[in-house]
Amino acid sequence: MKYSQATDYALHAMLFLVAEAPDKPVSVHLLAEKLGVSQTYLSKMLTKLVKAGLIHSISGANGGYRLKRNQEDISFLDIIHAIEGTTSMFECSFNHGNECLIQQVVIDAERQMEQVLKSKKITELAKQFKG
Amino acid sequence: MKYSQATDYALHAMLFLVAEAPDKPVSVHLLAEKLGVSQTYLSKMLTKLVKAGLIHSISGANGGYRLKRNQEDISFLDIIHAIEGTTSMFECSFNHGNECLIQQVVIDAERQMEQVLKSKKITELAKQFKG
DNA sequence: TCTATTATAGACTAATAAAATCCACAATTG
DNA sequence: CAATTGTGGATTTTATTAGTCTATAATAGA
Repeated sequence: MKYSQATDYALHAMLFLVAEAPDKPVSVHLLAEKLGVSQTYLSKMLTKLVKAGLIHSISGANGGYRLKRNQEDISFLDIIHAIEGTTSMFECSFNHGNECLIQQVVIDAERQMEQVLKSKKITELAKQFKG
Repeated sequence: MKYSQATDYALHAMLFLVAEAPDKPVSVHLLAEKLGVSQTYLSKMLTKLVKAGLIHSISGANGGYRLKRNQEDISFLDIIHAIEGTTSMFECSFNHGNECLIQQVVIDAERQMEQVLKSKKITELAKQFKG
């Protein structure tokens, strides 16, 4: 059970945007260069972040990606959900329906994790990051 | 990000052992039948549980799997770790070492989840299960 | 209007991991 | 010795992740 590398890329890309370029647009080209990853692959993640409403995209020359207005509200969970989807990490495969006691325990644990990820905003990190 | 089906099988197998056969050995054959899954595949999970010291195996006729003495102590986390391994679900792939702030946040969240999984014992569930 | 720059979308390929099977072997009971 | 049971390794199948490639659309600036 592991978060995908795509999530890792997305979190780092968001931290870069928040810390280094909170208002001006940054191209995938530059972002990929800064992170040292493939730009074609990174662009997939950025498109997902756009669809999730976390960033804004501007086509054409001098375009790129820019944070949304509400950047103070963007949590780790928002970013992770944008990339990994929102389905639970545990789904009982037996046919005792939604009543599975095991599933209830694991999902309860998952909620605790999500609570932490939801309360932690990416901007907090940017402040630490810059000192 | 999803727990494997193997974990689902292992949790259900353990619940069965705790609830229905806390002292006598149960064969994979029977266990697989009760759960409605392939016995060859299920046996892989059971072997992992043995290696993790959660259950005990007895070869030969009338053999099978039996719980260890300390069954009151067996937590969800023990079972999950036995199957999924103990490596963290997030590993930063960039070369800023162990100092990655993003990784610290995600691992902190993971710890919260593990706390719940560790505090929840499989025997508790068995009691609920039986009413 | 033309060209360069940028994002988006979809098809496609490659690599890795999960799920499952098969078989040979070892241990134990009776 | 024969039947039953667990263990280990090799192998296959299927699904997911990671990544590439190409065509298309939007926009800025000459």
